[in-house]
Amino acid sequence: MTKEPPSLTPDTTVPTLADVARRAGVSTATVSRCLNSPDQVIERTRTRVMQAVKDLGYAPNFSARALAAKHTNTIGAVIPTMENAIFARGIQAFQEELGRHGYTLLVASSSYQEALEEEQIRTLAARGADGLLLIGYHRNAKLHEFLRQRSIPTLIAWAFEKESDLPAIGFSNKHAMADLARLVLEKGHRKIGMISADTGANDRARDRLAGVMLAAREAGLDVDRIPVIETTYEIESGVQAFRQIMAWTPRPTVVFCGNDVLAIGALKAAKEMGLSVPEDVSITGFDDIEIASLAEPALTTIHVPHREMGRRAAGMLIDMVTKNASPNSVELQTDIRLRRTLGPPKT
Amino acid sequence: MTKEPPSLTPDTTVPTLADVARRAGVSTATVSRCLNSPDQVIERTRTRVMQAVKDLGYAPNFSARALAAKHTNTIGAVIPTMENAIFARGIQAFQEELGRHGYTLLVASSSYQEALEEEQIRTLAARGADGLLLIGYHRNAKLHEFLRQRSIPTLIAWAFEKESDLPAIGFSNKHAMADLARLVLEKGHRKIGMISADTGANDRARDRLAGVMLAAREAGLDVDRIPVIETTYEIESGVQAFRQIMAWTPRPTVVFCGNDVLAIGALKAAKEMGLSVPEDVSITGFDDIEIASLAEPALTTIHVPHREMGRRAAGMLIDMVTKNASPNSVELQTDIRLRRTLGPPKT
DNA sequence: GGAACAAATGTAAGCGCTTACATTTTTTTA
DNA sequence: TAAAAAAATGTAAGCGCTTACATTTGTTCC
Repeated sequence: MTKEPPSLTPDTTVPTLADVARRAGVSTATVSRCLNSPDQVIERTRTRVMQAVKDLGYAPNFSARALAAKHTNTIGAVIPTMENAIFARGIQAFQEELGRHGYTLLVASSSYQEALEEEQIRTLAARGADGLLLIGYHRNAKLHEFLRQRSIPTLIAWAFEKESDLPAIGFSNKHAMADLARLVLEKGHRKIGMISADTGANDRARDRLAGVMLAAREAGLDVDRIPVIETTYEIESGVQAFRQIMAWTPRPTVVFCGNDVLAIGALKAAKEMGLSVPEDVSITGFDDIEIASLAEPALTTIHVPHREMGRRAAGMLIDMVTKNASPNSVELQTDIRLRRTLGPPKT
Repeated sequence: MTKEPPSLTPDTTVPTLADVARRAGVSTATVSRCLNSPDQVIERTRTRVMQAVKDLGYAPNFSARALAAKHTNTIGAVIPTMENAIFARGIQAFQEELGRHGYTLLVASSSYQEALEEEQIRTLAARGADGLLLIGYHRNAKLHEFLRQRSIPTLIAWAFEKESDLPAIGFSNKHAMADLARLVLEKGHRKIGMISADTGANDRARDRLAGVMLAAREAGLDVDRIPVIETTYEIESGVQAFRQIMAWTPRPTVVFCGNDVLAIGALKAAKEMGLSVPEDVSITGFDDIEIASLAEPALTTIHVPHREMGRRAAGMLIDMVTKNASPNSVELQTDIRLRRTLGPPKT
């Protein structure tokens, strides 16, 4: 017990609706109306109330409002990570569009862990999110049951599966990757490898891998002999994985990467190993994040309209929440960005 | 009016505390205790209650809890943008540490707009944030008054000013930049330029600029003739600004950039202009984001321990919230990362 | 001018939880 | 074994808002 730290105790108390009502000489109902549907109250009293609000520095208590009104004007989103530019960008657009419609966004990130994601979803639900944005399909079935019971509209983004009837906005990771792989194989590559994220709990990663395998099978390759390394979405992981995969026999002439972050790592490793890209080995990514075109050599990758996806997701979700209707899923188009890291194999 | 969309109406109703209590044959108080301080209730009834919770799929209503308990175990943070890796990274660490202590993070981003930031702060306060993390010092004074009235402990991050008595964790943007500038000037540069973010509402940007000017003055340069271009923190802005600044007479032999994003843009522009770096012009950044070392040539910049800052910020804020005490501000050390974009001026 | 209606405001009942205080049950102590 | 103390549980009063319904005030129209 030495010297006390300075106390942070308040000078004043926090004003409530009732305080405002008292000061303005009206009932709490009127104050509430002034705040929520101003046109229901006559101008004269409205200005008086607003003045009281201002004088007191009143700000409505969100929890109390949520409890009474049973909605929050809040949308929740659970993303795998904030550290990948694609989510950061998509979510930013999502938030901007939500804001335009008077909704607030609550973001949580799950670090690609299924259990954590589930917990975050429950937290967001408990916090009264009116709707939810989730990434991909892979998820415990009873979670969707939980959300249905609470009638929380949920939209899936960054993925699209024709067969599913869950509302979604995204693209087919499999088709996109297969298209790219076909193009690569047409260039004559026969020894291929893939660096993927963990496919266990990540359907996007799984689909991208499946896309490569699909194209490989079409091209008559023995898919069982294709080296696949699963790792985390970090540059350094890409470095390690690339080293490993290049030690394979036969050595790949092209390495597909599950996303651009991994591809950047692979590129870095190639340089360190003294390999020239694409002469010695071609490298491809996925996402088309900003560094992709800045890399040296620039990265061949698949462009995904992240911003558009975020923006439109917001619109869809607001519709679901307000109209209580299930929208048509939308499939977005991706396209291949052919850049310098892809070339024909050495002969 | 064509076909109705499928309705999303719930099959069931959402269980409440009272439902659980009824099913377990106890009072609501006991259920509440089971959830919040389990050791206050005897094992036998606790298991019974927990079973009821499980059977019903009960999840506590956050708003109701917040309203009754007057705290939320929630920390709010307002950052300028999610799209800059430094905040994404720092905030991720912040969140992880908060999570470890049972706190939830609410993030909002202000797009570097003062008015928006203020609004976000009020929103977070209304949502019952127990504490707040804010970036930098620049802020309407009455906002701090507002937070004090509501006794919401607030920590400032990414900046540190000795003179201020607001709790903060960060570093001196001015000193860090001045150190770098001194080093640059020692190499013989006399024609310098700076690409900065808008200094109007951004004290970090202002301090970084001040750092360059300080060192320049020490070196006897005429600071009024140093070209400074203010722009937004985007790669493309860096490109434009670099072109502009290189048209200055006399043409700079070194361009200081307010952060790495701008520097990457400058580097790109230099390449496009056929200038070689650092032979024709040196370029420096600030932050040491991941691409800085990946760029070609690698970027000389100032390394900031973003992760550490985020982690420690969480600890400090939790202390402030729980112990209701004002902590000592902490100044973190930055250090210069000398890489290839910096060289002596051409003679 | 007053009936008929519309607009503005007030009254008060919750929303689902926590917690101070009261009561009951169990354990300890002499 | 009974009184005292401690532990477990129950009772009920809010927390700060919204909103259905009731009441008052204002407007319209013949």
